Amino acid sequence: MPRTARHDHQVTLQRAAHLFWERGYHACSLKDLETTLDMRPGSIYAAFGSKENLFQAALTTYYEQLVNGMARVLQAHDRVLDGLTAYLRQLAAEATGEAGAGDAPVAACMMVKTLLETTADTPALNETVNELFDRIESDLTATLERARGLGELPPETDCVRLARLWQAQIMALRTFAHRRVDPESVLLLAEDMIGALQRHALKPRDESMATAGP
Amino acid sequence: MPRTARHDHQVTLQRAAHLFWERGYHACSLKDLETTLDMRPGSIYAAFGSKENLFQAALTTYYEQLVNGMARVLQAHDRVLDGLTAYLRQLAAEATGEAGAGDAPVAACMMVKTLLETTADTPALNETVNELFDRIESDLTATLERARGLGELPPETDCVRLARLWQAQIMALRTFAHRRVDPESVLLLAEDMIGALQRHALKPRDESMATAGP
DNA sequence: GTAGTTTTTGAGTGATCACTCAAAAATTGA
DNA sequence: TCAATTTTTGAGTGATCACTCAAAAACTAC
Repeated sequence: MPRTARHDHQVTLQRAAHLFWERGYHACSLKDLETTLDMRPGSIYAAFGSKENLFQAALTTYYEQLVNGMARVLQAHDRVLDGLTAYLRQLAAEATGEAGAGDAPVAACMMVKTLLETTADTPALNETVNELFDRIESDLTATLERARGLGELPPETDCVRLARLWQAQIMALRTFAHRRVDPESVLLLAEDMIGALQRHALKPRDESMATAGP
Repeated sequence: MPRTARHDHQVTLQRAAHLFWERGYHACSLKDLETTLDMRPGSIYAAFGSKENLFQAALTTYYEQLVNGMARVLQAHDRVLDGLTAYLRQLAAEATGEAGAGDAPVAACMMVKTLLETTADTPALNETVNELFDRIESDLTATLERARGLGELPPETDCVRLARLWQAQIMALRTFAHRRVDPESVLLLAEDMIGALQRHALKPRDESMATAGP
């Protein structure tokens, strides 16, 4: 009966995600999308409704790939902290290399870019990215709590705080790599982060808070 | 002889900087600027040449205020590391509070926002923000080297790497604070960063690099 | 083939974009 | 008061923005 669709929905979303990741929401026009997706405006709007909806779907696709990639690395290591350090090293390597496909690689995280770009003019996008960040934080917290249960972390470890600390390092590493810096410095920064966090995880004595004196 | 200018150049730049800081480059239209600056397009273009030039000047103004603010905190403390921890705590406090002026506060750094927003369509802005980041890195490195000379840091400390590590924490803290999170968690993250970095500065044994095993 | 259903097309919509420029307004030295 | 000089004005520029929709194309069941 019906005409078969010419484009695979998931492939289209991945292409859109990569373009939005590079350009950001505002600097990416529908003309750009038409070219990248090889679709005319009518098709795009029939499939996704609006540029904002398309971006939300693309961001969610990006998020899923991000989470899957992280889970893959974690599962490849016996201890959670080993997995996290390996993931940070992998991000550092990816952020500096992988320019093979012709177009420039994007070191920074699309979620962070979106978080910082969205303002009052795009409340739906802001809401979406905040939800996805919350999910990542919950997942990472649960992972660390599992590690604590297995004795990899001291029983008194605050896993929510540790999850945020790791998340902050990941965000910062990829943002730093977005600068025009030599690849070596990105790798070194990753190592320094790992060094600082490993000691932190082993010695979470942090009741120094609220007693900040000059 | 001439008609006196109605607007002070520096005040105009500060107003523009704050608007660009909130909205970003692409999401800030000239209509918005006309309203905020109380200037008509002709005046704006006579004074700054183009939207891109205005943004560059505004970003530089932001940078100068940032550097001055940081220097003020550092000078208020005897030891450099005390100054840096105080600065991180101050950023955490500012990012959560200070909503007094009616408009929403912007937790994230304008330089980071610009770094992540600029793409191939605005090479001049990308160049400018990269230069400013290089300057900050150099300044912070020099400050740490001075501290090392005074015996505050071990003689073998790599101050370039330590500067990048601190810079990464500052960026990450402010980016994290940009999320819809409760203020308490921002303060806690700052404390955890401080805890991790203090131990790191005291024990910079980092030849573990390149020997990453699972 | 043909009817039925869905997808794709692409010229066209009004709105808004960054930006221009000739004229008006404002200020000062004479 | 009046030139001289500079700033400000604001309607208007073409380009591009996200988006629409009636018609054409493409596919399947029969």
